[in-house]
Amino acid sequence: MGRGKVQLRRIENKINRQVTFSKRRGGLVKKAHEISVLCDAEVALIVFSHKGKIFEYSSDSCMEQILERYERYSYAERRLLASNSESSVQENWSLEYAKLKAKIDLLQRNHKHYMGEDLDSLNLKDLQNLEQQLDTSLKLIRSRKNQLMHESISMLQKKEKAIQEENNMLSKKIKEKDKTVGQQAEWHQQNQVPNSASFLLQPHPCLNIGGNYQEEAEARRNELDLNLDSLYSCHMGCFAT
Amino acid sequence: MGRGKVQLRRIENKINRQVTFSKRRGGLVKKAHEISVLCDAEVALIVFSHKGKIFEYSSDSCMEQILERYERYSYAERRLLASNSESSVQENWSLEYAKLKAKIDLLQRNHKHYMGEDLDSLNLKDLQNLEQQLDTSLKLIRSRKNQLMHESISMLQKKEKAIQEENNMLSKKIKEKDKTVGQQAEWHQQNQVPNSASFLLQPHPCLNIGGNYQEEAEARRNELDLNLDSLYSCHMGCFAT
DNA sequence: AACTATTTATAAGA
DNA sequence: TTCTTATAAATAGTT
Repeated sequence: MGRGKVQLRRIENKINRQVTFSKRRGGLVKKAHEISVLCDAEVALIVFSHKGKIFEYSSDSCMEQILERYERYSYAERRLLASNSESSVQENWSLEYAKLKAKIDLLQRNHKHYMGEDLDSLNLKDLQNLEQQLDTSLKLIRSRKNQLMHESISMLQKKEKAIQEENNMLSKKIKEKDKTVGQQAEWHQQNQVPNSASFLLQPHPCLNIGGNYQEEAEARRNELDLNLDSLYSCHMGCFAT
Repeated sequence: MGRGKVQLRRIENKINRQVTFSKRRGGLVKKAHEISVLCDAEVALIVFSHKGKIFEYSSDSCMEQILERYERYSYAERRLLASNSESSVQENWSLEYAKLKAKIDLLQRNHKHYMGEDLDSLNLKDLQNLEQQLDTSLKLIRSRKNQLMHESISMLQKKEKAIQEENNMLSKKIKEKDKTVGQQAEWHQQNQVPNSASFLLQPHPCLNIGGNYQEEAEARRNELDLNLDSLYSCHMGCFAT
């Protein structure tokens, strides 16, 4: 449903993915709510975005109640565990706990190596592998960074061009206004109409409009310069690192 | 969508309700699946029909994993519940457990970035920081690798020198032995002692010993060359990466 | 965030 | 239940 048919596969464009996620999440929650009302059903919906943000919907009763009900129905194993003697439950927990601790230890040790710390515990072979991995990562990261920056640059260039065109257009307009005013003044002189002081001292409304256009264009140019400045400082940072 | 517009209220006709439930359930699951694929999201959907029948959908990972993750996010609320309930021991365990799980999540997400994966979720600033960190790490790692290699090299050079000295010493010894044997032969000739065949055909025990020394030195030299070879190939690898 | 051309879902009927 | 079809609803691409 939409302008184009959609293939059922991950949307690679980040922006599109984010927009589609937002839209479809709304639709999904709406439909979940509808079925719960129309058909008197109990619905629990949990969605984690790619970035790990959580969204949830649950009909009438609270989420926890529904999940409890779910586990009563489908998690026989956990029920077995829970109904076992308390000591064994705790043993299991402490076993799991120890496992997780070990996993964290490993991850942290690993992470230290990726930070260039604690290298004494590595032999030449390990160091070589690490070096190669980091080198690869760095290349990927720099490529992604370049991509982002190029996108930024072309966006700004496009903007610059558009504003330049607007500028030209406005300049033209102003010139035309000038000409018109000149012709009017000439006409007044030729026909010897007395020039009222107020007419001369107050700028012509058309000129006023022209002035506003110019101010607006100026403001946009400044905005653009600021954007370019921040982008270039980014660049410098990039080249410095 | 359908022949008529639908009011958002419970369908009183039992048959209609059942049919609508069946149809919409399918649609809901389809949409849940679509958002999970299109937007790379994790989705869990649980539906209880009016009659208590259960239906569920979960994207890629299994339902339990998603529910665990959900509970990790909402453990603050559960802690409140836990302090009310009597079995606080187990709740404390699950709290700790959830904390560790969350920690692992974070570490793993981080690690992916260090591997140059999943970079779409980072902005320019993050990428810049990551790049700098990896660059620093890489320098430290390469410095440590160089240190290790230099140590290796000087150790091998020392070994080489020692063996060379041993070699010289052994050569000297052999020469001395040669001299002694020559003098003995001269003495035998001068004193016309009959040379027994067995004496001439079997090498002198001293010579034998000398030969063993030479073989040993040769073996050590070969070993040293091998070590140097592998070291140099390491070097080449280093320069290549 | 709004718009709209299309696709998709589905209510009603068979 | 399942198929068909007219129509409502959702939404992809665009502005």
